[in-house]
Amino acid sequence: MTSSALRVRFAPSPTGYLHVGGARTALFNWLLARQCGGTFILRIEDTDQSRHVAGAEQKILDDLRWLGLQWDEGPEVGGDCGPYFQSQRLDLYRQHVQRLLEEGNAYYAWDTPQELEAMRAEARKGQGPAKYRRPDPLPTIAQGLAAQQEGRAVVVRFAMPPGDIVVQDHIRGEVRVPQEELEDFVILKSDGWPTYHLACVVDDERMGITLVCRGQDHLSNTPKHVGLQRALGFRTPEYAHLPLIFNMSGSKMGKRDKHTAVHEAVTLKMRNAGWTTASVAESAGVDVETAGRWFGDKKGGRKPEFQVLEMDALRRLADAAGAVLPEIDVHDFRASGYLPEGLSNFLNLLGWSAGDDREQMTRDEAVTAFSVERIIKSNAKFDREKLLALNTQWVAAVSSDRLLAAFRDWAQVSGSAMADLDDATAARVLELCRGFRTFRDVESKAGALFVTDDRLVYDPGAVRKVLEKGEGRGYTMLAAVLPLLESADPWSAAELEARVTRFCEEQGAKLGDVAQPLRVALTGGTVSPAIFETLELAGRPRTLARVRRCLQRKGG
RNA sequence: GGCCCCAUCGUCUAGUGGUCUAGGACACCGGCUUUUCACGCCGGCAACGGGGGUUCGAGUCCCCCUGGGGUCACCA
Repeated sequence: MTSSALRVRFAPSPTGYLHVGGARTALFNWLLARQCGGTFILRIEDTDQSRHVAGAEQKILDDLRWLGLQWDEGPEVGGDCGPYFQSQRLDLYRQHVQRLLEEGNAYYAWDTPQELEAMRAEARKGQGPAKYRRPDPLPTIAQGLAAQQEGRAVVVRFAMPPGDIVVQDHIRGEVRVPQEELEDFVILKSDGWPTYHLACVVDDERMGITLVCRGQDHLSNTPKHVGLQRALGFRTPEYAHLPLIFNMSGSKMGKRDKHTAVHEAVTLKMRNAGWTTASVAESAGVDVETAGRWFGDKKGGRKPEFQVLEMDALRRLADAAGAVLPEIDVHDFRASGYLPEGLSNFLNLLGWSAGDDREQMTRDEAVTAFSVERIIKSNAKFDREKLLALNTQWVAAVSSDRLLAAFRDWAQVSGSAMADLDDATAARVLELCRGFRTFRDVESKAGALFVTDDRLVYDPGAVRKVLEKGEGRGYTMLAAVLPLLESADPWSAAELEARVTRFCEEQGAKLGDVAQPLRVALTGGTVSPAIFETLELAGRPRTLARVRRCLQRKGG
């Protein structure tokens, strides 16, 4: 695997955003290609028309680039083995199917779903493997065509050749699958499109893929692919099957988690806030029936049908129910304010380690250190705390220019009010918030400074604790420092600090006795960057307006 | 259930027969720093799933059990 002839690929299916598991697969492949001057190919596996999500491929490309995983061949960059969308290679697949058919390595089949189900049920009862029973004799091509003419749903199945199949895997070692386990799987669907197996094998051959590095969930497909390769006279590439990534709970990480989070919040609303299915429908912007199916009916024993709600509707519902959607896709982390450096570094460490105590690594270091031999065999859990910690390290490590650029991307992607800030102000905000973990922290720490005065919301707890407590001591302090602020000249952090410090000394007060009321007046809460710098950044007019407004609230 | 894969702190992992009274990181707990929140610094707690072998010696090799996972589609 040190050859410059190494050709690897990442082959996502456009059914949604780029998932973190897929991102790690892409990263590992990319690393492998970069370290030996090989080629990293991106191929879109869009052979399932029904599950295709409009615009998904664009999102996947965008997030791959955000992660810094540019491909050498593929969509938008081209290459000698294109097109790189399987939907544009249908003729090629059909030619191969035809060949298999003519050589007797594949045959037409037109079993109904009921018949297939019956076959499986029977096989299960007989405690043998649930596999398709090959007809004997095989239908002829003419018979298959005739069935098609009659309007039956005809597929093509591959006639799995006899013999056990042994796969040499760089991570698992030798994996042997007995012949009895291998069935005659479908290679061409009745809609005339190839299945994943056929398309994947043909493309890996035609694109000259030398190493297939993918998730372990594909391990059991590999014998099928090897069988196909032999029948077609193809090479068998090398294989490396990656361990899987799970949630901390041990469950599979997926779209479902988002639904579960919202479902819990909605359940709570129904119990405590009088929500009904109708409120769910309204919040999500769907009809009541859909809302009902999504929510399910515990008493009626009807399980929730999460798939009926689109992501957009789910997001609306989440907002209404006050639920936070868990991050699952790369895009979620991007919108949550993680640095690609952090996410990528974390993903790199999931299922692989350098062998020493190094954890924080630049991309270049990872390229040098990475090796298939050091990939872990066991599945890993996705520990968000660890990711957060690593991201924090990266925030501190990255140059201020880089941080600013990443901040702008985040502000734009997340729709933050801070997207409009000019470079100098944005840079100043970043500087004042130093020590933050994600850009979302920056938002919650400094975001309030940039909303219009009338949209500033006061946290009741903060108001009580900082302003009202002790017979309105906080308000008193505010009123007392107001003149000092009004006459401050110049309006600078140093000048303001000098004035307030002197005031505190005279009053025998602690700095905090003034700083906290100022914070609440300025931001509505108890958290902000260092107070004097914050004042300076907010500027005189805004500061004075907010302090006065806060004082007025006291009366009202 | 059949088949396949996996197994070190709560989590990610180091460990390739003796230097393992098992190392690091995150989380957690305690302390320091501090005008808030973070960041940072110091310290602490914490693991070889169980049973058999092999060997002078096993976290490291073999077997069984247990546990976890994947897969059994006209999805990829």
